[in-house]
Amino acid sequence: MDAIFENLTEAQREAVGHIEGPMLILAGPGSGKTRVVTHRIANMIHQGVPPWQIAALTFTNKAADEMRHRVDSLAPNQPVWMGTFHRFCAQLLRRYATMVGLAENYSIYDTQDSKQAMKRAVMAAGVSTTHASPDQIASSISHAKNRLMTPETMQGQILRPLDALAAKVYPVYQQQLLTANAVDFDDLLLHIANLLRENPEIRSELDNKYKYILVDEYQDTNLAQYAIVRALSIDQPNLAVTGDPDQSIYGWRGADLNNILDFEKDYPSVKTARLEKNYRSTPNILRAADQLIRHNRKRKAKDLFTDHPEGDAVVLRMFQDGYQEADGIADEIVHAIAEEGMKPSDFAIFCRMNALTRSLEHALRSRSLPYQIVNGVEFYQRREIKDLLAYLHLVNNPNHDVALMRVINTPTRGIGAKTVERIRDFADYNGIPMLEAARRAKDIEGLAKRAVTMIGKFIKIYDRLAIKATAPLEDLIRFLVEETEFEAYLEKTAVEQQDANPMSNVDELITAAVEFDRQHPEDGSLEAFLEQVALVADTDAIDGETDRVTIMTLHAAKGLEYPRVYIIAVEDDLLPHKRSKENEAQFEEERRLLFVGITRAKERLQLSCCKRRAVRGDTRPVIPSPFLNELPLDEIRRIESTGNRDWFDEEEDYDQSYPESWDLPDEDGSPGGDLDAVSETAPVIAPAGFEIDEVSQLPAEELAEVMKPKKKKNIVVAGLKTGADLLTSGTTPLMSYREGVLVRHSEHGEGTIIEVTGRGPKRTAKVIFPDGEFSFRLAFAKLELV
DNA sequence: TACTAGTAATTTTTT
DNA sequence: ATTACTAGTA
Repeated sequence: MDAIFENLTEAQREAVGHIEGPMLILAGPGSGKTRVVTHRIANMIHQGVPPWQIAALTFTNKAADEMRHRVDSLAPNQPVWMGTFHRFCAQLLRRYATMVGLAENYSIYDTQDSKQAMKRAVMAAGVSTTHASPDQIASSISHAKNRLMTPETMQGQILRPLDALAAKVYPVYQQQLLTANAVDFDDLLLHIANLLRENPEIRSELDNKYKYILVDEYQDTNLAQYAIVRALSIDQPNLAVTGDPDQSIYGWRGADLNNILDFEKDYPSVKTARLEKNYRSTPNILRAADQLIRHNRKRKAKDLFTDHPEGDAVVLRMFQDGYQEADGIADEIVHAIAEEGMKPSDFAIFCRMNALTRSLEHALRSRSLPYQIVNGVEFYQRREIKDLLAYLHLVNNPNHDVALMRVINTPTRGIGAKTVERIRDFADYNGIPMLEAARRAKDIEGLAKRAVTMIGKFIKIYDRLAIKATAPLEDLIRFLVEETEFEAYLEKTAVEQQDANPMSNVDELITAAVEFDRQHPEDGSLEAFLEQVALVADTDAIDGETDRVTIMTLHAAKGLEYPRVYIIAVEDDLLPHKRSKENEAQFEEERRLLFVGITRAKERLQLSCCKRRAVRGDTRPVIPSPFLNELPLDEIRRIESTGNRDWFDEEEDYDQSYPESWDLPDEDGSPGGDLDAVSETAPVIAPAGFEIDEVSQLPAEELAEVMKPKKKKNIVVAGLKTGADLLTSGTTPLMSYREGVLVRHSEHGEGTIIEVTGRGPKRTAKVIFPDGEFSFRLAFAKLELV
């Protein structure tokens, strides 16, 4: 009991002690919010609140797991419901599926699935895609769903042209989902919100079941989530929400900042706790965050303060290009590990887009730094995994048309596009699922005899699988692999992709399934497993245990903290993103995004930008982010890197097609003077206020030696490419490629370099192989030294 | 029908 | 640069 209130500030104690009635916890970054929330739950239980009456809703499984873990240490094994909004709704929907026209074994379409479904719906609705792509229509419908609009209400509105088109597709799409006994992500929320609105008895029953509701990251809730929470807090208005308006970064997904800004209006009796003291960052970092976020107009003023000692100045660094940026950061990390006793997991690198992680990956890998990319090629997105999962989906829900289309000819069994199309039309015409249509192949007009036979073969396989639906997951999957001769199929396709062991992912899926079976011995395993798979996010795979540098998007970074943080590509049109400039709300959200990134840092922070950056193949000049002007530049250490990279060593002149200088922000925010040209021979002159990069450019190989992992164990985490995994395929410094050097290419075999031209990312080698002469961009080509 | 090669489109962020 | 889709060929 004492432990619960120990070491808390007055504001924290107040929040922890609160039990009945609505409460708003405004928690700035690093203010110990999770601590407050978990202690509060523990306190409630101590005070006699039955744990099963408490539900804590989060946005990510990761946040829920963390919460569960910490509550467990205070009050072990309490049946408090903790999980994401989507999971909460998915479980309710299992129970009430029939109320919304679904069966309880309904499937959850992931983004790819719903995209497929959307294309089909667009076609069926007879809407032309010349003015709006299926993607745009999908996002319009998604937005409508987030705002609780049904097909009927959407059609009743005056709309932009795009939305008007979407409104035509919406009912068709929704009907197809219903026929397929499926929902998309938005539907999980929408169905439950509608259910609660239309069925007062159910609403009241659930309201009383979940007497105490807690919502994390309330600033990210959309209207559907708002409605759900609201509906469950009428008879029992014990709703506690935590959040920080300054960290709202999901507006594009329909999050409505007003939900938190107006909370006090919605619940007049609310008790508000403000957690402003920061326990995470140095004053230097906080001042940067504070100065930046002050520029937002739509916000509640808030002070950020801390007891921590000053620490190091925030660094703003300018690189020549993205490759140098990646190398510079990687070198610095290597250096800090070798010299300052840091470890890889102390570092995180954030970026605006996933596409920016590529050069980082390369840089870290070539220094043997272990790393994880939160997002990369997600495990469950891999083709072979999606194939197998599609079979499982179809076993679980024979109406799952998207899954059927995926597997009916995978592995190829002579059922081509035309045949599938005929089945689909037949299904659409009769309003039946495609599997049903396939069973009636004989009735389908225009189907060749051969096709009918092939379909029959597929149906036979399917039926054999379906019998095993209730078998343990492992048996089911193994049977599936066998029955479909999946291994042979994989081997065939793997050859051209030179995938060493194509079955390894399949084995991992089986491992995951076994693990799931073990943890969930009682529930109908297949359905629950598929639900779990559908609702895991990339961020859930973040691995805090193993010692690795973490690379992720700014969005994924929320809620995390690291001693040293790098934010790359703080550049105009990227952060703020080009597409955010249409309106001020979006622009301010970009600012909040940077705010979130900055406030993740505990000790040190570096923001960086480049003079030019490779986008989609070619390199273009870049303007630094206007947000940089909003930082306290007088106390920030500005460094310009000289471009002293290995590939510049050999070439004296720099590619003159790029501007050699640009305007830097001056300390007063006015445009500054030009930078002097950077070249190998001329001394580098730093612009006013910039130091020349003094970080040593130790030879990478030397550092790599220091960095060699002590014990090299190959930890495989689902969905993650780790540095360790990739060590074996280590890369070669570009300068090793010279004229006369022998190389090996996966397709052409061995060859000799006859010419090397260009520099930097454009450095190109001409190689003569037995089968002819080819040119490769060294930064990208897979050329091994012989 | 399966496979290949070539072209078009594409990237912001995620449950 | 990578991916997704299309058209042409075996």
